[in-house]
Amino acid sequence: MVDRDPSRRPTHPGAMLREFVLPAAGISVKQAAQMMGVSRQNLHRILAEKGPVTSEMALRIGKFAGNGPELWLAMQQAVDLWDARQAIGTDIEAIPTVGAA
Amino acid sequence: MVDRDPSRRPTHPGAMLREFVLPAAGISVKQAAQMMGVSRQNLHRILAEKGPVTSEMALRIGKFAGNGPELWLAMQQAVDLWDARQAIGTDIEAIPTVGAA
DNA sequence: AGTATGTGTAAAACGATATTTTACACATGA
DNA sequence: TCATGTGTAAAATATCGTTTTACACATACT
Repeated sequence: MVDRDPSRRPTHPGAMLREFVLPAAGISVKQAAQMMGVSRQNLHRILAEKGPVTSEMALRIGKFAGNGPELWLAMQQAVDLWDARQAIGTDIEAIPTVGAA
Repeated sequence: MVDRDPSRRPTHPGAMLREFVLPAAGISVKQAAQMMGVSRQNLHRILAEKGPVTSEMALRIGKFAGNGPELWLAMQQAVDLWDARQAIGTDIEAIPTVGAA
């Protein structure tokens, strides 16, 4: 298996929710937000890939979707890591490695 | 393999850094913080298991320790999820599952 | 046409969080 | 005694996640 293309931002968990979960369930954004106990706008931000899936949100979505929170959190983590890499830029190179490797 | 005991908070990544990485490298907290490009107090909070390993911190620690950021982030994620579960409490039960399962 | 309903968006307000800086007390070893 | 590292705390700052309120737009229904 090849590595992910590091120049491309990983798929946001909101895409999966928007493309698969909601359509399969045939549930509107408004309904889904109410079921999950969050505001419609907050859910919308996630679906638009503009807001993060926090740990608490992962629990809510995981319960709602019927798969656990892990997948949602892992997808968000990949995005966060990619973003952090952009933010930290070349500063990372200045950090020495102390370990054996 | 048995599941983790859900009543016990998962091991904080700071414990691993404190117990293994720093001792093995023979490096002081002050030195390590400077090498990683963060304040001594910030690193201290992590070692004391009082502060989180953010995505950016995971990149720094991962470079410093010589293993990538993934392990550090995964450990923190487990803690975050556990904390979120405590915070959300029984509210999670009110969320219906729409999926097949 | 008019009415209801869902959607996309934006701004305000709020509380919480992550981090740095500054500061001080304590311990250890030269 | 002096220097150095450590534990800790408070202040200051910037950023973030969320809800509420608001408005424009679209679609469907009657």
